[in-house]
Amino acid sequence: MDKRKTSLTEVADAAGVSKMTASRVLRNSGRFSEETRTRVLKEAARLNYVPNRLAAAFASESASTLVGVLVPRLSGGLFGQVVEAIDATLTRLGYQTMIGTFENCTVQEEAWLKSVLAWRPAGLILTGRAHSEGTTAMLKAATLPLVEIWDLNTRPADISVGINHFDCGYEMGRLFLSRERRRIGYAGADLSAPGLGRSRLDGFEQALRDSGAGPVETELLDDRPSFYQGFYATQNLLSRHPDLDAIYFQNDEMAVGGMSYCQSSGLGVPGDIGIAGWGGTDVAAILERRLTTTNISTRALGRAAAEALVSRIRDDAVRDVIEIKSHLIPGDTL
Amino acid sequence: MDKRKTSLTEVADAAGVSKMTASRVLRNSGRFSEETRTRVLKEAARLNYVPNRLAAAFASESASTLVGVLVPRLSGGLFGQVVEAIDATLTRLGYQTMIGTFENCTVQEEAWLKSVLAWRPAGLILTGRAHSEGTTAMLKAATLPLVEIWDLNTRPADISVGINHFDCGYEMGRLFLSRERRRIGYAGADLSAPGLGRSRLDGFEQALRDSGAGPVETELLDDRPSFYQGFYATQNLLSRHPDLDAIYFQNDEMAVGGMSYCQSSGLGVPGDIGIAGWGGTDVAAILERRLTTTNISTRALGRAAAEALVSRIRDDAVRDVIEIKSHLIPGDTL
DNA sequence: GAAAAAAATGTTACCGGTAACGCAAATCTA
DNA sequence: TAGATTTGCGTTACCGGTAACATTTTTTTC
Repeated sequence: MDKRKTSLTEVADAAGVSKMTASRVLRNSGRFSEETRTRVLKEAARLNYVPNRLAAAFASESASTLVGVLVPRLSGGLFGQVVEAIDATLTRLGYQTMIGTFENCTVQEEAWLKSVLAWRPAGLILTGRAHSEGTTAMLKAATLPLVEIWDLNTRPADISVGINHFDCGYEMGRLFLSRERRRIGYAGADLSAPGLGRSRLDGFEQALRDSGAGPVETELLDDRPSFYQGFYATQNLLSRHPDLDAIYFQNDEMAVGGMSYCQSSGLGVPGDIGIAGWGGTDVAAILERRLTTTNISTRALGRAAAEALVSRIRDDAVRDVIEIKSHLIPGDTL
Repeated sequence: MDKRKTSLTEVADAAGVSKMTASRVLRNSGRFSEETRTRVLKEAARLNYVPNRLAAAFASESASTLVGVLVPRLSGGLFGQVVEAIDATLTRLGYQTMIGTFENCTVQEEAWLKSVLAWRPAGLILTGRAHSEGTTAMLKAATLPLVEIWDLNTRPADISVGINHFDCGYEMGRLFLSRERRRIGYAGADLSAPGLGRSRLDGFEQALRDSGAGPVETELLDDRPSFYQGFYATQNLLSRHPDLDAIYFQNDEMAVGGMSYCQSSGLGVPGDIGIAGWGGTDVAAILERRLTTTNISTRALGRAAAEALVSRIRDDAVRDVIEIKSHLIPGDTL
């Protein structure tokens, strides 16, 4: 059996036109009559024609429908949701995604970028705004539509779709103060990549400073911000500073881990110690009390990023700084 | 500025050989002298040459380094981990992944397959073994290396890498019996795709039947198997059958949700009611007691699937049925 | 040391689309 | 109704690699 697919030429022949005309019809790029259109489409359908994207993208850079998407990870955390939303939106708009993870490691980021650029994508969605020198150089040389997500950047390389982490932190800082918390800790992980989480802590500290509150005791573990890291970070923090009356966690998973540690060591929440997370995940639903946190609309973020990218690819007008609003959930653990 | 990348011809010219020779060197396909090799590689490095995979894959089907990967979802559950492992392994072996999600919907599966085949991938990794007619037809027509993951299939279309869900269920059923549980419920969700979770229930029921135990009361919700679904499924089950003394959940997230419901309605676990999950995720760590569940090595599964696929692509010998062992965790909730 | 075999390299054609341009027919304009 | 413009379609060349085959150079063999 012949495993070759039907080609454009065959469709064109069947419809009695040149393959260029067939191409125009199938891409709907004008310059053909209504009659020709129906005939070509009918033949394409009849022959079960599937365009060879490889050939199309190869023939003309501008015909690529490939988009590279890079996030720190897919499992755990919020990125899985973000990627799902990006993918769904891009699929709807006729694009194909090439998804990769880099674990906040610039070396992996660079390697991924290199191999993705070899496929001549139409655009890129990267996480974070800090890149290695090599990455920056490649991006510059490629001059591709580029959306940087997660961390809002008011002076983006191209387009930034993200959350104002500084504000999240600041707002949470004010909530800590209004709840009379004064001896405060912060527990994070995975901060190797500057900008991811870091500015949240900055905002948090700023809020405290603005009210003359003391310094924040921080505990940063070098691992992904998971339940376990939250547990251990809390243990470390409390053994160093047993008098802490509240801890701000990098995310909800860590906060739940911290909660778990407090429970196991007989500390009441929020009586003895206040706890707050960030992100707003399902996990928190497990707790008896509603977790104090900041809700992020990951779906909206992913969708906005994808739509912005496509607009840029198509040369439509787009705002280059798109902020995704977050919502403080006061909850019952602070 | 010229945004074109350096091409193979330029590298060849610089090295003073024909582009065919340069191509051979860069693909390491033999038939060149050591001296030529070093010269070509040096020039390629100097000119910062990045091969155009598009052109390569286009010129020869067999040169494609693209692999399509389809899973139900990326957020929540275990698939994020599986995909991470697949992606890491394929990247290491020199392949590029095109990842998609289909939410256990055959229509989406078919649409995804169609658009991925347009990129002429070297192979595919799909989840589950039940496909729509259209999907089966396309797969047959394409005659691609194919790995079906998750659900072990002893008579696979090509290669199956998965878990024996029936055995998982059977083993758990025996544990239920050994703990003197007799009035048993099952809570699942998202079972629209036959084979995903279904055979676990079959195995579970079989174990009970083999010992003459009564029927299993099942509650199947039509949504993704999440914490909330576990909570509500438990509520429904217990309102219909208040005398249940144990519930088996489709996964750990649901089990934790069920746990949460029991807590909130004053039922002691495992005193009043026993609870068991499946999958072995971090979430369960939150509980004070260790959750009774079955641990799955998602990383091993992803890695094995990727390696099997590459072996098949390269025409190396591979077993076509690869079982990933699971481990029953007796825990303290049953 | 000549013929045969093997190794290294080159030549040509082609993959399946798209851009750029050319040209005839249909339509519009004055 | 002649000339200008628009519309519809075709022709040609090309994207950057790779397969298949041809050719040259080197090595081996007897």
